[in-house]
Amino acid sequence: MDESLPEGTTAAPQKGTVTQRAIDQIKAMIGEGRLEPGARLPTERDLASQLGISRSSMREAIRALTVLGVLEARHGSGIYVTQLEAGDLLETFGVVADLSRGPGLVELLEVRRILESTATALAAARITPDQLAEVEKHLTAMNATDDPEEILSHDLAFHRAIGVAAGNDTMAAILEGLSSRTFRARVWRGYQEEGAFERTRREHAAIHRALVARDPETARAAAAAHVGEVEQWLRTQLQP
Amino acid sequence: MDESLPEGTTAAPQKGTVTQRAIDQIKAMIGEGRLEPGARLPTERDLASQLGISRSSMREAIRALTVLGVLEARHGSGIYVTQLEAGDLLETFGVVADLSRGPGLVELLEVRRILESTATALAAARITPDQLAEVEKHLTAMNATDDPEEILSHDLAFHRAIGVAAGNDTMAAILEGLSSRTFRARVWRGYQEEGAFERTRREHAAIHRALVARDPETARAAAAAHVGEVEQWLRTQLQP
DNA sequence: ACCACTGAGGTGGTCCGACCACTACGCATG
DNA sequence: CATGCGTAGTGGTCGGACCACCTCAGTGGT
Repeated sequence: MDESLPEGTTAAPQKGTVTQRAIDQIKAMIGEGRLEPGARLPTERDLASQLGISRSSMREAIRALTVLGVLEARHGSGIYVTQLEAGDLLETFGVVADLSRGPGLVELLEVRRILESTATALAAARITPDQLAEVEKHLTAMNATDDPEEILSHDLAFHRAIGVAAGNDTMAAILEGLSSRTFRARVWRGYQEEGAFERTRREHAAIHRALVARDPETARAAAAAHVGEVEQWLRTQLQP
Repeated sequence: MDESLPEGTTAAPQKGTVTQRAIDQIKAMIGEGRLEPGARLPTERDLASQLGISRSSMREAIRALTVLGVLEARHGSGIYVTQLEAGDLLETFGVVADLSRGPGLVELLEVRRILESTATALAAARITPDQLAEVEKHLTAMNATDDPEEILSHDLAFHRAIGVAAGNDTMAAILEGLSSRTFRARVWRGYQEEGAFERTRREHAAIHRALVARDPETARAAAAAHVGEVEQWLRTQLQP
């Protein structure tokens, strides 16, 4: 595409659509620090006139930045810049997991295996007593019920707690997206029908033991095996 | 054929905004397979009347799904579903890298270190002669010039070629986002001013040697060290 | 002096209708 | 048969109108 990025910060020649230009300009304002996280933007009407476009086009631009987690519109109040933290910006990652299929699912699970194993290893080294208690809470709750829906909830919370304990919010947010509810539900529907409940419980117990022992390498192996089990099963499902 | 959503997890008769509902409905259509990748959607006007909303609101919904890489609007032709591949859906990942700052940058680089090292290890085991030639091409081109802009280009292409050789398109797409042009340019501006050119060249050479030797473990270590160097430098920059 | 209520103004949310810019495809033309 | 052109249909843009909601100053009571 076009290359030159001179000093002209707001230099926006006749690019693509008017709306796309507005998106880039607002994004640039934030990138250059002219709009701090949490700041309130001018009204839609003012923004539109400032950039010389109609309110309709400006609204499309705002909507685009809203779904990306960059802006937040509060009805009756105004438009605000989000905190631009990992959780805000990576929320869209869930869409990828929800709409991927076929080979893409396996690749996604492979990425999760890599990140989850590392995150679990980090957690083993850094986890605090409070965080460990949180992990244990979901572990026992998971083992105390037979309702698949509830198991899934605590399963997600179990791994989420570990992700938080790893101390890298960005990684935790990515893992959160890779483990979105619909994604897991879709994959597990068939997997757990093959009596994988018990195996899952054993694997979770192994991860927990490694965390208690503060043994990063064992934790890494246990987490990799845990995700790898599902990954391998899914791989066979795509080989009819 | 629409209206009431039968039993469901989020049984909410009247959700949020009309536009958000339209976004969810279109997303659901794709998720349920009612819209195949590459398929053409009805016109904006038809879609709007089908869902009982105005064309303006429908356009906002379409715009939202467009920036997410789910839909693609072609002026004068129609609206189409993308191929829903990794590259389409993960394009938004670059926005995260562009707008993150402070501690988030280090976390992002940590994620990249984990994924890049694994990808490089996989590449060492799987890379083909053609792919290896591609890697070498950018390596030599990178060493043959002093233009920072050109070096950056070949640097990106160098790692991109390795990511492709790893055989996981999803991981390659994520790494592509984590290494977006503006992201790298921002971080390297200061880094390379401290005479890190030579060190970067040595690290790239080490990665290349490991690929030629088809030694995954050495490749993993070399890649981790390479990214880790930048990561550590950036970490010190945030401790004033 | 304090607090609860109320009203008006401002904001985002939705809708409508018109026109423009571009593409696609069939028809007339050579 | 190949070429060119015109038309119908599509997304893109615009302006205005009205609605739903939040905010806060002003009011009235205690």
